[in-house]
Amino acid sequence: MSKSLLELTPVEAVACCSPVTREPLSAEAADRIAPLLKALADPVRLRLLSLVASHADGEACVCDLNDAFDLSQPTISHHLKQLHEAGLLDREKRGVWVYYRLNDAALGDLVGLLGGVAA
Amino acid sequence: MSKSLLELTPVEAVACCSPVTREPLSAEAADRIAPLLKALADPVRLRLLSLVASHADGEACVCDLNDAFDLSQPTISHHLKQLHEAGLLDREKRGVWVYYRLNDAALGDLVGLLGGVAA
DNA sequence: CCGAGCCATCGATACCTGTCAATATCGACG
DNA sequence: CGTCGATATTGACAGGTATCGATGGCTCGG
Repeated sequence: MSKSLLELTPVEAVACCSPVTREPLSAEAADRIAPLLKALADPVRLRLLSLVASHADGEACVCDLNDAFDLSQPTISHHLKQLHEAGLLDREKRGVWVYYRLNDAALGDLVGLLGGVAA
Repeated sequence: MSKSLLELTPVEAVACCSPVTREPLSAEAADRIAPLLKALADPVRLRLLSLVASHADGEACVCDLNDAFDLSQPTISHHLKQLHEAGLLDREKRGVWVYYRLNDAALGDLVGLLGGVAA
């Protein structure tokens, strides 16, 4: 841990800590991790992430995602942005279309941080 | 899955689904799981959970938790209530004091649901 | 270079949430 | 009983967020 916690992106911060059940989380670490969980803590975003992750080739076009919900296109775009900014989804533009892909490491690290129990 | 998803508590709902990365989450499942994540998605609640889980004997008195934060007692009580109602913390009153304890199964199931990646 | 389609951003609005001070509740102990 | 200490509940307020319609920037095909 060479960099201060305060310099890390949310995703980076998750990879550097013991499971929350092992030792008390510092205030700084909690401030870094909470936004990641907040990004996940919405039914629409949970389904978006799940759709992207389980989609063929591991990526999904926004056009596909829009159709899966009874929500406006800006709303879906807004949720995707949150997941992207949290580091959970990677974004790639190819031609006219934009594809989102799950960041395996980010979700994996988050699970590791919470998962001291399952072990 | 004999009961409808709509009849389950948040904690119960988590134990019944494939990892979110394996197949698309239904809207009903997402509606059930999101509140659990929402309960975790706050820096104060993350630290509270961590403090309780890592405390000696696996339980912590509210009086100890209050001292760990620069927040009013009602605020801490409010956060503990959210964690308790989500099913993540169990509550037991002994004499004048109230003790909170981590619900291992709840957190474990949640991790399992998100953890299709780490495998 | 112009129109069409995909996606993001903006501005507005209604709702949710974190926080506190004040107050209630509930046991224990004189 | 009456008080005191530990928690919970209530009411109020500021800030955050989910949603939409309107609009703007891009890229491709003609």
